Amino acid sequence: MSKAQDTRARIIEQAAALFNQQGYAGSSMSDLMRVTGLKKGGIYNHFRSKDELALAAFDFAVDRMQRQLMGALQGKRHAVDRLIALLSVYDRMLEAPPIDGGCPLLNTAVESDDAYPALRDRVRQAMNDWRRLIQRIVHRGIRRQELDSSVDPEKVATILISTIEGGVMLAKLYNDPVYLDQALDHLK
Amino acid sequence: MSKAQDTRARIIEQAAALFNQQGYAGSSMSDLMRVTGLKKGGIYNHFRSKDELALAAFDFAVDRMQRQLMGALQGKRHAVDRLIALLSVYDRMLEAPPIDGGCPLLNTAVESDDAYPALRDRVRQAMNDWRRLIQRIVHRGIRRQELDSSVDPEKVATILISTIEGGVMLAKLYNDPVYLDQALDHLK
DNA sequence: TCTCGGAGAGACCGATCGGTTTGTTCCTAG
DNA sequence: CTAGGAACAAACCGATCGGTCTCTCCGAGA
Repeated sequence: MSKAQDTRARIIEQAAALFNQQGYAGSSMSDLMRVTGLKKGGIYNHFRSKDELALAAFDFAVDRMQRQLMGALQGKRHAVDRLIALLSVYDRMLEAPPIDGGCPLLNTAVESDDAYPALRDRVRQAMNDWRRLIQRIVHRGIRRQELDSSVDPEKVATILISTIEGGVMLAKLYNDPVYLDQALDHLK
Repeated sequence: MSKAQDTRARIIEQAAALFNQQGYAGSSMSDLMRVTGLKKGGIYNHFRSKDELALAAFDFAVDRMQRQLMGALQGKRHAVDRLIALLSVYDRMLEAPPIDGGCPLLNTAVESDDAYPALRDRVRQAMNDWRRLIQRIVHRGIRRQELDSSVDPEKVATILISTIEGGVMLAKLYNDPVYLDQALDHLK
């Protein structure tokens, strides 16, 4: 990787953590200069605007989350095991987070839904991916008779995601993982 | 009510809606001037700072939510009916919201948890109130043998709130109430 | 009817916002 | 070893940020 690509990647990674904690509107270019150790010229050499950097940073955060989810599925074949494996990713998220500041989908969804259409559309896409992953697992579980055929894959996706993200919100609010654990236990 | 108190109340109500949609960092004093129709002097005559206004606006939003919840409990005596009545408040929230922009607890929790300690503490207090309300209903339901004694009031509070708030997030993200409906149906 | 205090307007403040431009330094391909 | 372009620093830009201050004007109480 060339020096430029390396610097660009570094900026994105550090920006992703900053945006995920302070939000997009809550993070200034001065903040970004501080966390990256670069001056303004150094950052704007790689990105045309703060918006463009924000989108790149969000994509990075989502990609890292997806890798974690995919990694957790390795070696798990039974549908129930696979769903539980997804929960375990969030179980570990507070102590060893892939990105500081909680789940980027939750944070960005809440900040963008009324005010930042471009960002909101990216969140929708990422959320669709996550829903489809769950739906495929359920669907295949039904076909293999590991799950009852009355189970609705779409509803399972909604309920799993709702409860997980709500639990993350509570755990972050109280700075106590017990709330997320209670939510995850219930899902199991 | 005096003119001053009336104006102050108007500012708070309009600021609450703005903050709930754009977030605290995402709302400027110019935005507040626009939605209130007042100039800067008119607003700062009633509040010492943007922070103070934000706290007052959050308190207002929480108070309005609590009134809705209390109102829904009127006439409902069975524990299960009372819990379902709470869900119905959120069922109606997207079409006829008490405050535009979704649930203020969710929005403010997500924005404040890493960056605004004063605001975060208020959210914790409000969330405690809500948890205690649910816990009291469950506790009383167990005592009256309307609920199984194995039910854990704290867990019920966590699971209800997590799923509701997660459902609100999805519904707002997709601008489609079906996701919240699926979550609420599951809780019933 | 007069007055006087508070409500609000509007000009103003320094700081910081996102973004641009102009240098300078560093790395690398020839 | 050198030439040239990429990478970054630093000064600068107008706009806007949150906040202050002064002045005007309106309405309620004497």
